[in-house]
Amino acid sequence: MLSAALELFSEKGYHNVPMHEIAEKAEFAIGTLYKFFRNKEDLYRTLILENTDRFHEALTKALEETDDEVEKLRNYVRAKGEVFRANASVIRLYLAETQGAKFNVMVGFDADIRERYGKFLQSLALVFEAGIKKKRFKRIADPYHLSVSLVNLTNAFLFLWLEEPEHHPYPEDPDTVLNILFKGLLDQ
Amino acid sequence: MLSAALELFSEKGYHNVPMHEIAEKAEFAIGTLYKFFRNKEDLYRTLILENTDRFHEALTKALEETDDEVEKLRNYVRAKGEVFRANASVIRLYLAETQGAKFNVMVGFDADIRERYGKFLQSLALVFEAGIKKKRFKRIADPYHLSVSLVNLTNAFLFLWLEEPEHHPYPEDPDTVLNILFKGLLDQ
Amino acid sequence: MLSAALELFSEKGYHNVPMHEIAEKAEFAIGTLYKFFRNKEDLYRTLILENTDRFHEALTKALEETDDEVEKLRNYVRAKGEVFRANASVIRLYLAETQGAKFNVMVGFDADIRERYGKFLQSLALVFEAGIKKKRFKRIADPYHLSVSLVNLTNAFLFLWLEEPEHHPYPEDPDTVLNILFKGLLDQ
Amino acid sequence: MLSAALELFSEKGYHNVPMHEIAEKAEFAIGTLYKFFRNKEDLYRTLILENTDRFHEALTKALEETDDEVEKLRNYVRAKGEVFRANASVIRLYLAETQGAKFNVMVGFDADIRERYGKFLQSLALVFEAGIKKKRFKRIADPYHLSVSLVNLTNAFLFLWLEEPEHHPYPEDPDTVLNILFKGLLDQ
DNA sequence: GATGAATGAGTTTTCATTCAT
DNA sequence: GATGAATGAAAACTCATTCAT
Repeated sequence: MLSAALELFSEKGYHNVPMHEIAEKAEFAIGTLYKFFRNKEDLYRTLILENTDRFHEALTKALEETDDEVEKLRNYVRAKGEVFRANASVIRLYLAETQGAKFNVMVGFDADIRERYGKFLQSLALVFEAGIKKKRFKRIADPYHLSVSLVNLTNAFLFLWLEEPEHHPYPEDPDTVLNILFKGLLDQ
Repeated sequence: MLSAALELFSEKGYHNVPMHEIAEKAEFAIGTLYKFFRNKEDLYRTLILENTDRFHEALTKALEETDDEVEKLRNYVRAKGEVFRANASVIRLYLAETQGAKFNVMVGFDADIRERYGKFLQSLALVFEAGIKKKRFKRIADPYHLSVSLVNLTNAFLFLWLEEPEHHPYPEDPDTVLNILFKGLLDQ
Repeated sequence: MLSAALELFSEKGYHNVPMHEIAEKAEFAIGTLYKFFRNKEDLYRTLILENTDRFHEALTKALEETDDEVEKLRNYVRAKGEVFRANASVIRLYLAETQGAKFNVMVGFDADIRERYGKFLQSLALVFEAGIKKKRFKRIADPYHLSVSLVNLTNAFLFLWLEEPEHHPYPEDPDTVLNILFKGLLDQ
Repeated sequence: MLSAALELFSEKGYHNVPMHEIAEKAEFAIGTLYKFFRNKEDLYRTLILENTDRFHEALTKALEETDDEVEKLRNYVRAKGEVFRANASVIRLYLAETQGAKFNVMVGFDADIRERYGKFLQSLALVFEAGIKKKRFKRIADPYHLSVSLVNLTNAFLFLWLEEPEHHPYPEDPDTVLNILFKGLLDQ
């Protein structure tokens, strides 16, 4: 049921999918849909939260698999690719919700999602902070900014992949992404 | 009239703003709205394209004001801050359209916008390429990826600012953003 | 539901009957109307086609009940009276559609109806042709013209009846109509 | 101005022609239209009445040009062809108004037109009555019915012509039409 | 007198939600 | 518990008509 909704929302967007269509695709009666979810918004929220949680769990785990900060970041980039490659149609919804589509679907409805997102940003910031303390990283920017930057950097690669999957595959080697942070651009 | 629509769309999202509300806010009758725009979509598209063009023009100009690639990037980051600070409510729409809200508003309607966006990405990629050739930059990644990365990095800072303006001001000094690219994170 | 629409359309004309009025009269919610018919035009078309088919079937049957051409015509005139007397309010719509209201309701929408009408005209023309061959009729005019003439003649009587039912009843005796064709006006 | 309206109404039908379109075609401002006609209905009514009067005048004159009843009818059929051939686009409106499109445009608005039409039917009935008295005609039917019949017969030929001008030209020789009345169909 | 921008009531249509079966 | 027919509020859009210039 949720997966029918997911596919449709991802394809057409929340406002362009009537409940009746979800019911049909899920092979349920529309009344049954309303037995499970209070309303359309509730269905959407459940959909997003469930997936968001799954993602953040996987990503958080990726950060915890090793003690080495550099490896943590590599694991994150790798895991993000895996998670989303396996859930292609969720990405749109996820990105829409986390990337300022704030206004797109429901006003102020995303508080929960953004909170979870915020928490993840914090965990990632801690990795940068720890890395800086351990002198593995240089303090080239505020750890929170670094966290936001890495998340957005990977999102950018996901976008490229979403739009032109063959032209812009999500990199197998996490360093393709990470080098943008790791290596200095300037050639002094 | 466009500015009334802009404010409402930016605040609530396209699908949550009825035409009559725009009319009311603009202090026009609803019929008058339809004298100026064929339909709701036309109003939205006009709104977006007009601003998008203005932005890209300003940003492109920023890239052309100097021959030094590093300065070009600084100018870009600075200009982006200025342009958007002055047009706070357009940003949401702009970001929504360029950042994969692809599915949110109108399916396939954003072809024009994405084309313009794509062109800008190309110009910026050329700056990186030129910088690499001149040995000002190291080839830490594909120039197009660098371009996408910088655009997303600045977007990330814009997001932070949008959500918590006092907590996360868009940096005055462009290097706050650029150092993430310029300086290598790794402390080898 | 169709009968509510029929009555209203017949009374006020297609363009002067809002959907909500049909819904009201049919004691349904307006949404229910749209469950049954895709849109207003579809409702109208269904209404017309259903009745048109019923009529033409009855009239065609009238032509087939006997082998005698004169009796065929009598049967036709009689049947037309019966059919329409029983469906008073449909006549207006039927006549409007077949009698050059071509432009009144929907441009080019009546193709189906006119085709059916055309077919009936052909069958009737065949009766005249057969009658002429068998020497029951004189060839006073082209059979197709005779067919069109008889149809219009009976329509004329229906009009008279529609407008002033007591003053101009549709004739019980079909020869009242047919004599206009049958007997020569000229007294030579 | 009237002729612009005429053309548009005839082509698309009353309800499908916005005032604004008439104004445009007539190269007047819409306000000017309303200086001349109280409202859309008034414009239409004026259009119809003016033409109806012109027609009836011409047709009545045709009946008066000779004392011979047979010739009167021939003149009528001939004149009707001439009048309408010269005013092709009026026919639709005229026929729609006289032929029970009663309900198509305005409810009960056609009183004037139908009165004029009724008057003409009476004059024509008088011709038949006189012919019968003078033994030029046989009393094959009530004179009023004969009048209605002839009018409808000619209308039928006009319809044919309207729909397929080359296939069904309006007959040059009035007897092509009149023989349907004049000669008896039955071959006894 | 002419204009045409502005109006807003009135239409068609959609779709989230309910509730009797 | 499941169903899906029925609902009607709300949206987009049109167009006859007015009136300030």
